[in-house]
This record gives sequence, structure tokens and C-alpha cells, in this order.
Amino acid sequence: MNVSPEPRAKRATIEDVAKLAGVSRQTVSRAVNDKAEIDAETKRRVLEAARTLNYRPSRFARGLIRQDTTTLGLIISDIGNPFFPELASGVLRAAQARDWQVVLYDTGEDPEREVRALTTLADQADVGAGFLSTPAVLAHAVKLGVPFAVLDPGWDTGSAPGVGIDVPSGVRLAVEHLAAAGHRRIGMIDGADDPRDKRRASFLAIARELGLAVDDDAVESAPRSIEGGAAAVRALTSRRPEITGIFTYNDVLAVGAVRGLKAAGLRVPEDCAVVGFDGLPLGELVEPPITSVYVDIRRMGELAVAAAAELLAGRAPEPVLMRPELRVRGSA
Amino acid sequence: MNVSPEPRAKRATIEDVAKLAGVSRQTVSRAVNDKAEIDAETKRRVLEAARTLNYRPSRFARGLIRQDTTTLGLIISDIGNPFFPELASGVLRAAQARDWQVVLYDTGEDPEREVRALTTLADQADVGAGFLSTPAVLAHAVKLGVPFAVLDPGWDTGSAPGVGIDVPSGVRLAVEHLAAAGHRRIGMIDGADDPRDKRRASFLAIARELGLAVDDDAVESAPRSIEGGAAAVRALTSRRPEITGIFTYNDVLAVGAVRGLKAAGLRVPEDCAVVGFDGLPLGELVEPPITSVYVDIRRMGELAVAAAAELLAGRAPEPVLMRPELRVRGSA
DNA sequence: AGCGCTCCCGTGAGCGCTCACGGGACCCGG
DNA sequence: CCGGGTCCCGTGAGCGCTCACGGGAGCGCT
Repeated sequence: MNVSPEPRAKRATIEDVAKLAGVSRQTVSRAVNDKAEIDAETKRRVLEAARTLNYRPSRFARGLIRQDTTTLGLIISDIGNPFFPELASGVLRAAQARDWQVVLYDTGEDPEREVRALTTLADQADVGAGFLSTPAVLAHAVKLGVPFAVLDPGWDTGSAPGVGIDVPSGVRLAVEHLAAAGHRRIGMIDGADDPRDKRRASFLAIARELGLAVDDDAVESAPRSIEGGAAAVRALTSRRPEITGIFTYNDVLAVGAVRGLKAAGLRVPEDCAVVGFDGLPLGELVEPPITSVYVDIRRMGELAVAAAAELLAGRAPEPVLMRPELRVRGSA
Repeated sequence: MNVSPEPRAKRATIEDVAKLAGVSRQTVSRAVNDKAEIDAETKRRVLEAARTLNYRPSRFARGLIRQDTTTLGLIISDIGNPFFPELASGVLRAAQARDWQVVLYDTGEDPEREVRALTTLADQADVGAGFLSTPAVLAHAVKLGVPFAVLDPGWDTGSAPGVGIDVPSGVRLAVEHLAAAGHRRIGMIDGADDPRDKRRASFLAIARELGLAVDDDAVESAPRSIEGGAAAVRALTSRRPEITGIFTYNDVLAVGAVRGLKAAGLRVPEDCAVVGFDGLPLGELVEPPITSVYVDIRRMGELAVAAAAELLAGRAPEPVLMRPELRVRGSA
């Protein structure tokens, strides 16, 4: 889909309206902004002129004067993934409390589009926040000089300001839960873009620490969608039929995994247990409901806005780490 | 949640940078915008000055000059309702194709907040689109003079430009499907804010036309959430135990209804069938999957942007009516 | 008549930036 | 020695609007 840039009809200015109504700019301004010191009849005439010219004040000229409006650019990977509406919900709420505007960029998990979004964000917004899929993209953000609150992408963001998730302890909750239920041979469905992602490494480390049988072959990578999860679980169980427990990168993949398992005639959790990550409402809808490592995503969005506000004020926001907790439901 | 407006640190201007670097505005502009006619060493010095002053060009001043950036304000009711991410997805895609910005307003289904959103939208965006819950809100939009593409709210929007849904024919598909399956006594779970909403009226009219037993008591109103649907179905079935088929305002309510039914020990669709509206992906996740009147919501979002573009060009977009179709899955 | 007040309305300045110029410094060839 | 070119850099103007002022007209009062 590509559309040729429509030659926007030249907008009428305040001067045009003034000329048509036979008054000065200032009088037009008074009429349009509902201010005092203007005769009722004059106001009527001006407003009529404004309507016939289809006049609308330029937000740029206005913004130039009362420079109080703040705009936050929010970068998300895929609004079709239920994780992001959840996040956006928190961001929107916090932004509204501060009277900020939120402009949304959906990058479709494409690093190149992330860079583009970041670039336009840099001169369209005052501050940014969101998930960045690779360190290279983060580096680009830094180079652009935009104040940006990085939301935990799963890899180490170094000293970049933002909101983190204590991924290792979350993964530990999941793996320990599987181990406690007696599963000795477990697998993982990974959904990370970046090899530096912490979930996979944590999974392998903790599983081994607990004496479980895992190796690199017990991890299957998949696109982060329900279909991806279903396909991955098929591959994983056919390669490793002995596996009785699966940890997934997120809840969307968990839902897909459960679907795939059921489609293959396996019972969840009896034949194979599944533990997700994120604790989305989505997980409660399916049968069985997904046991998951819960993180308060909305709150994460709110904290992101708070961090952005700190950046805007020229201060360094103190690092925040979201502590996950296990929500045991039906799938494990 | 209410935050006191942080006294934003006064931003450095191009002049400040120029002074610090000992050059003119124009030279700073050349350095920052990566243009020619500047010495490499000078450029380095300027950029350094810019960094120490934390300089970022004002988007307003820029916008005032190259007035090419278009911003669309999108008003949605509740991003937590899966319908809206679906819509936003289409809007975002079309907006990106035109190189537009999208600013998002979530009104939480509150008409008062809709009015507020509309007001700020009016001077922050070039054009708007979205769902408006009452005719009064639409009237406010018209009064403000913002070009606005109304997405079909279910009630008659008169001559307002936008994208409509052929609700009556959609409702007909649902009711005829229930009738064809032999259901004679059916009910509805309504989720409309406005009494003028077409779904309820269409439901009653078509049911009667088909000779089914319905009256006003066969319709239960509910907040548009899964919990709302579950509560409503409980009320409806206890009041009218003879009902064997239910049509719901949307898929979210349908999912709730199915939950409520199953919780009450009823089988779906054997004991009570359910037909939803919208055809969201959500409906395929639950057990049984929701039979629903499908509307291509993403496409609706794209069409909304197209209509907005027409408005911006000063033309009247030709009215579009989305034609729904029935997607039979498991719940009816 | 003269003063002060209210009610309207208009004019200059300036928000921060870019565009279109103009112009100095320097080098080169004739 | 001078015209012409290249390489840099700076100055005025103006984008569309609002703020701070100034000021004319009309009225009532002393």
C-alpha cells in the first residue's frame, strides 16, 4: 500500500480571515479563542468568515508560542499482539494524567522500521518510550539524542534509562514450578529476535541448576504469534517426545503451544504442561487457562511515562525493575 | 492518578547553540541538518555545543516552515477491548503508507472524555477519526470544525462523513442463522450506550419478521466486557430459561456469554447457542469458537484514513458501507 | 470644557526555525 | 593584475500565531 502525497489544499491563515471579515488578526484571534474585548456582532462576522474559508489555526504556530504541549512517542512491535495494547493502556493512562499526547508507531518487529520510527519520532515528539529489538537500534536512538525510556527488551540495555523486568527471577519461577510438578525433561519455545535475549539463557541455566535434562535442542525458536507457537510445539514434541513440560517466551506462544498440543491429541497439563510469560488476560480465556509468569504490564507503561518525565526534566530516572510473580492456572 | 505539571527545563534554542559555538544560526542549522557548505571542524564544534546544551530543534518551529507533516487523531473507546487494537492496526498501516502521524486518545467509553479528547484533538491534529458514543459528541465535533471521519457507532450519523457498517444486514445474518438452526425463542445481550443504536432495533424487527418469540424483556443490557457478558447471560437465562439462542452486541460480550453459560452448567451450542458480532480473532481462541458476524475491522481502519485524506483535501469522501458476513464456527 | 472610564480594535514584536540571498577569503588561469 | 570559481559563513525575511501595548470613540461627571 503506497499512496502518492496528496497536494494538501493550502490552508487559510488568520490573515485571510481578517481580510475577509475586514478586521485585524488580533480580532480574529479574539473571536476564535473566545476571548473578551470583542463586539458580539463582530465576533459573529469573523466566525462566519472563518467558516467559509475553512480556517483552522495552525497547531505549529500556536505551539511555538505557548510551548506547553508535550508529546510522547510510543514505539511498539505489533499492536496485533495483545501484549502491546496492555502496555499502551498503561502509557495512555499515565500520559493523560499529565496531559500529554501519545503518538503511536507500530514497527511490525522490523528493526529497520524501528529505526525509521525512531527518526521521525525524534523530531515529532518530545520524548520516546518503547521496546527496541536490538542493541543497534538502541544505539541509533542514543545517537539521535532523543530522550528515550527503553522498556525491557530482554537483553541488557546497559545504562540506558527505562523500565526493566527481572527476567531471570521470572524464568526461575516458571522452571521451578515445572520441576516441583515432577517434570524432569522440559523444553522451551523461544521468540526472541536477539541472541542476547535473557530468557533462553536463563532457562537453560536454571534448568541445569535444578538438575533437569535440557540442551540447546530442547529450545525451539518461533515467530511470536499463536500460529508460531503451535508450529513450534509440533516441531519440539516430534523431535523430543519425552518432554513433559514447556516454558514459552510469552503468553501468545503459550496459547499457540496449548493449541498445537491439543491438536496433536495431547492433554494439557497431563501429557504436557505449559508455562507462559507475561500473565496476559488472554491466557485466562483459553482452555485450560495458561499458567504464567505475571508482570504488571500496565504498570510498566505507567512507569515508562514517569521515566520519560524524568528525562524531560533533565534528570536521570532511577532504574526500576519489575518483579514477576507466578500465576498458577490450569496449564501447569 | 494526577501529576503536577513539571516545570519543563527551558529548552536551548538554535541561537544558544550558535552563541556557544561562536557561529550563526544558519551554521548551526547546517550542522544539525547535515547539510553542505560547512567545514568539517566547524560542524564538529557545533554538534558538541549542541550536545552540551542538550539542544533539540523545536518541532513547532520546523513544522511552521515545512508544513508537510500530517497528524491524524484517533479516538477509541477502550484499548483493552480487542476490537480497538484491530482497528488501530488498520489505521496505523494506512497512516504509515501516507507518512502520517497517529495520536491516540482512549476515552474509556466516557462521553465526557470523548468531548475532551475531541477538543484537544481539534488543535493538535489535522484530522480525526474514531468512534463517538452519542450524537451529542458528534455535534460537538462538528461545532469544533475538525474534519472528522466517523466510524459507525451503530446509530445513524446522518450526513457525517466516515465509514459505516451495514448493521441491519449483519444482524439479519445472525438471527436467520439462529432461526435456521431451529431456535424459536432467542434473546440478545446489548452493549450500546445510545438508545438509538441499530443492533437492538434490528434484532427485534428481524426476529419478529421471522416469527420468533421476542420482546423487550428478551434483551439484556451489559457493559461491553467479558465479565459484563457473563453477568448478563446469567440474568437473561434466569429470567427467560426457555431461550435457546442468544445474539450479542459484539464478540467480547459473546465470549463472556459463553463463559457464563458454561459456568452455569449449560452446553454451548447444544443447550444455548451464541452468535457474536465483529468476528474478532479472539473468538477463535475460546471453546467453542464463537460463531460471529464478521466485519473486516482492519480494512475499516484503512478506509477511515482514506476518508480522512479526502476531508483534508477539501473533498467530501463518498460514503462507504462495510458488508458483514457470517462466520460459522462452534458456538451456534 | 476637561477628565477619566469603559468598550473595542489595531500595531509591533517575537516564538524558533529554514530559505534565499549576499559576501568575504582564497585559489587559479589568462 | 584581474575576472571567475569554490568554499564557507552570515543576514534579512518570513512561516502563523499570540502577547503586550497603544489608542480612538463614546459616555458621564465635575
